[in-house]
Amino acid sequence: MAPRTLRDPSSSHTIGFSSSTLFDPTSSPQQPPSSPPAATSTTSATPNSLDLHCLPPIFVIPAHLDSDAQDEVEEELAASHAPLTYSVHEARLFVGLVRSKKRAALELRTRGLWTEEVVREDKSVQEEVKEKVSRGREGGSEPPRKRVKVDGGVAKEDVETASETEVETASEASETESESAPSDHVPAESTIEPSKGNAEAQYAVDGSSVQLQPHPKSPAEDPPGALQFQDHLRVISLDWLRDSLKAGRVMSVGKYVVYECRAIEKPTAPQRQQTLIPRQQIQKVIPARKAQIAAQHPQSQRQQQPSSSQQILDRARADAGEGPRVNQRYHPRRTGLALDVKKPRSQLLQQTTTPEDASPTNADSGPLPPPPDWVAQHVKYACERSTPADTPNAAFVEQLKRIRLARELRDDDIGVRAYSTSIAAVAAYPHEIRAAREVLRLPGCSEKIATLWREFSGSEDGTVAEAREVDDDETLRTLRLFYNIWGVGAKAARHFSLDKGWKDLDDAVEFGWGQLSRVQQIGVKFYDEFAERIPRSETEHIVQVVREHARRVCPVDPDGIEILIVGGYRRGAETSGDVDVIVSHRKLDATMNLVEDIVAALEQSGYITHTLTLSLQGTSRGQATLPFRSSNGAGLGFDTLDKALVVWQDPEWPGKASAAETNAKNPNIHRRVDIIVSPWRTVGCAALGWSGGTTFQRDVRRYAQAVKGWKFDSSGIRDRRTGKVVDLEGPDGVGRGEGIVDAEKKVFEGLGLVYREPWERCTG
DNA sequence: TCGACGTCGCATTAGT
DNA sequence: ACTAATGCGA
DNA sequence: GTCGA
Repeated sequence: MAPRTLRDPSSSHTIGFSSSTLFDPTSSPQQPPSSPPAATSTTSATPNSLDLHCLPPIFVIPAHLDSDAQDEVEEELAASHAPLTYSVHEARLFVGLVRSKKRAALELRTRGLWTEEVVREDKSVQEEVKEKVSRGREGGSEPPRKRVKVDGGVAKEDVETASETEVETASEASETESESAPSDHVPAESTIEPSKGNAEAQYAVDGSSVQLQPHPKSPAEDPPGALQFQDHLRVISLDWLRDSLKAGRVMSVGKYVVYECRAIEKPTAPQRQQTLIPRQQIQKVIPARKAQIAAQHPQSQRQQQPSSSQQILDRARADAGEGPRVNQRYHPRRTGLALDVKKPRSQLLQQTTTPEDASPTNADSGPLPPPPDWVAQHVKYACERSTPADTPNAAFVEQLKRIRLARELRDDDIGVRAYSTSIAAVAAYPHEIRAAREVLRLPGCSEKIATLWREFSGSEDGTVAEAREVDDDETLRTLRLFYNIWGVGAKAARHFSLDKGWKDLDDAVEFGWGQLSRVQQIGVKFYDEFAERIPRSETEHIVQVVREHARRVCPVDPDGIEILIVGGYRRGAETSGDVDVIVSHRKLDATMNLVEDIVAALEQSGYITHTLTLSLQGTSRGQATLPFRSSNGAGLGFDTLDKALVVWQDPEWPGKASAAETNAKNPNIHRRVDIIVSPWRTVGCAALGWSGGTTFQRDVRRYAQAVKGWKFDSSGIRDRRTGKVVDLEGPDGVGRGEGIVDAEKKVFEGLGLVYREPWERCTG
């Protein structure tokens, strides 16, 4: 922003707060330019007519002030002998270009000073009593607290003390901070806990002006109001200084107060209120909340054990009949039985768990179900076994997933991997787990997981404490809110929440919009819509549109366009988070530049509203560079896939025609759509790479590396040592009469893997 | 006991 | 201005 | 957090 210096003709002082013009006119009495001249010297170093030495410690909030402007403000204050401080904790008064309470609180928070608002108003006795009562409600989610009036003599504790003693109520308060509408709070209980010493300055406005009068600040002489005033922190508009300078006298702070508050302790500590995930806050800027909360707690509708014992038996039988043999071919049987191998660990666990083992839930007295072959043989790659979506241990898996989410939010990617492995193993286990010993046999599951299982199986509600944290812990809830924005990962979520102190999307929109990357802005904009699940029918429709457009931009051989829907849809999910579709064509030329063309066409016809990213590394490298790509080892190599990650909205809706006049908006929900273009040569790899759950996909790579020494990625396979391309699909891909799925099967085969149907790849 | 744990391209930021 | 490092989604 | 060198 261009600093504009505003010179006040009536004063020789330069008031260079560059953004004075931004001042909210309503918050500052407009002073006519003809106000009394203060006529003093021209340099700001020279003392002006103000005497501010009796002010409480004052802090200049630099927000929206360029350094020059900030200097000037500080100069003025210094020249007036104001007790300038640079410590937020020391300061009692804050001046700055701040116009809203929320912003003020954020500015302080950003500097490490957490506050809760103190509302002072002239309220009827009745109201006050009402509030006294409601104030005592259980500690958790109180609105900004109103102070009960206390004998002024007691009220001499400083802010630090006060805040320390009130930690418990502090943390939640900020959540409702800006909504200073406590009126509809129904008093639940009436434990009135007299607040220590921070008496409400009933006549605060008066108090503040008194305080500013030049009588020396001797505590003994301070009127009660002034003393109470010290408890409070106030953020006042810079207008106050400007007007004071203009007027040549110290204006009363009263009408310039933007935000009045008390310091509280930083509410990072885990909250102990776990049963209620209460409030939906009113959404102002973004109509997000309801959908968001619904989307975040879909599981809170209890999930019942999805497996009858009959099912288990069926499954056990099926598994015994099918899976194992084939695997054995590639994994020559090992000599030891699982039990032998794991024995030491089992014992260790049993030793610690003996008491529980007696309990009915995990009585392990009976023989355990025979372990599936992959368990017995310690087959550890998810791509080597069948993982259907419905597992008899869904409830436990769900707990593990929550813990994994907590690890993600804490930016512990190692933990994330570890839990992903465990989850994949448990999810693949075809029996309902009955004993901790069973858990220990699973690859990737050891003592920690077994311990969790014991907690899980012994609990009333089938949950574990660590998993509940994701919902209960305030910090994690906020992190998750940001993490769910497309384009925001663990790092950014933590930055927003922890460093910037944002608490919700409104904060991001109001205060951080400019700091968001382009895609993050899009992610915020469509926060709710992206959280909505996409039914299969809609996926099919979207893909149909993609197909038509692909045909349209491929005039030479439109019938050659081949399409496979991948992602969750292919795994059989009823709904998906996004649409993933692979587009290919047997003719190499046809896939060249195809993404760009498809995207352009879809933009043209109004389906694509935004393009998040466009990867053109592969085919569209341009005809010119094509020959050079062959330099890397084998043949005409396209290393990577072209892909487009876009935002999709169907431009057609029922009332559209008549809507033209009414200015109605397109009501169709925005969707995330990934369009992947693969050359035919590697379309099998693409299908394999885009169809599995994350863990399945990762394990394909690990497997290829460990077992074959290959490097797998969705655009092909090459030998790690030689760097040469491994052609599992044939030099030109599968031939006539064979399709994408056939190509995929060849890749499985070439890797030495049994083909897994897409719905067997639900590794979570 | 200690290192590995999938891999890539794009976008943005940090560093020179 | 350039390259290197980081964050991100898949 | 688990596995394996």
